[in-house]
Amino acid sequence: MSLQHALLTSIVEKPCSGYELARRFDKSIGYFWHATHQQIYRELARMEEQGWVSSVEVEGGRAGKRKFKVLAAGKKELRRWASEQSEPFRLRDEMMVKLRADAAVGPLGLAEEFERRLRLHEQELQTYREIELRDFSDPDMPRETQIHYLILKAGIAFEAGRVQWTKEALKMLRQEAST
Amino acid sequence: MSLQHALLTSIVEKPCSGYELARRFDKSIGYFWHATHQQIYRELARMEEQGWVSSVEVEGGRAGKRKFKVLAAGKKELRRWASEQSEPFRLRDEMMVKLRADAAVGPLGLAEEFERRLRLHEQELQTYREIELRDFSDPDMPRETQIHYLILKAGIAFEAGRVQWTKEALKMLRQEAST
DNA sequence: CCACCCATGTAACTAGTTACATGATTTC
DNA sequence: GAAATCATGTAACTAGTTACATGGGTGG
Repeated sequence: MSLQHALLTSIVEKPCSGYELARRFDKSIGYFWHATHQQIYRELARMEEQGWVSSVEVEGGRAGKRKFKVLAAGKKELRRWASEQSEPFRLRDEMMVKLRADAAVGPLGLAEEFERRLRLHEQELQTYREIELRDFSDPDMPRETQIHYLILKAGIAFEAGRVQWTKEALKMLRQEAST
Repeated sequence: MSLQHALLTSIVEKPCSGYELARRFDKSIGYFWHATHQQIYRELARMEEQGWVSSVEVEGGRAGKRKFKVLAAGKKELRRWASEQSEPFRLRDEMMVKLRADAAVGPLGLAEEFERRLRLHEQELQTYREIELRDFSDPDMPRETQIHYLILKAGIAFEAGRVQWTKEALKMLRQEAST
């Protein structure tokens, strides 16, 4: 299971509460590993049991707020996991199934949904490009920043590919709608 | 849930047994919607209960072999689902987490794994290109074939992007290994 | 004082994975 | 006659989602 490792990574980067973790996750690792807050709290509890992380009540914060940090055993586990082989992730895209369904049972009017998606992907791509300009303009980057940039570039390439492909799909879908 | 719809689509394309479905799935829809045979049998049973598909024992085949076909209610459901909005799928890529972990806790020796992946992606890309040559060379394609080609092109673009990005990642990882 | 955000969780369900089990038929 | 493949499934577990629940603090 890798959610635990994704959480470990995020806490190593910056110790925090479960709530903060859930919000930060959305904005960083969440781009390529999504989790809900319920899952996060569950895994935090498990990892604390396993001795990978520990938490202390935050004095002066809201009641019950706990700050988590990664213990030595957690770091060791993170290193162990990172050096393991892993399978490339699988795509899981409903739109492809819908396209095949359209091919099999006749036109299903998918163009509208593709247009909606095109706008979404273009917006996402723009967001990424803005981050690129804001955070990675300086050509002289330390190792850590280089890696973060590399990850962003994967996201940019992926979204750019999606945008381009979606346009192509729309061209096809519109073409036949007019005949 | 979309596994059911993916299965409906596949059975609409060609009625078959659960076993055949599982194998065919791997080679077609499975590229963007994976499922194990256990899941497939479970969903087939559910869909039969719901009246979306029906099965008949195959005479002359192996004992117990059943052939499934999609009923009118199943086709109706497929159409209903296809016209629904759906969320773009999320990436879920362990390698990105590992890269971030590497940035946070120091070099983890990920280059080897990236090289392995590069070979895998290049191989996959070549497989796709061979299918492209074999099945989609004729420029005069009927609608159904155009859609299948469109789906393949998404796969090609995606794998090509992965290959390129993996090379870039390797360049970075090797660069620092030599210093 | 009301709405919103912070901060925690539980419970129930659905989907996906892994391990096990069984027996028939074809191929060497 | 042994091994591989066809063909079906059950059981147990793990991961992910959805719905619900609670209460404190802050800003208008």
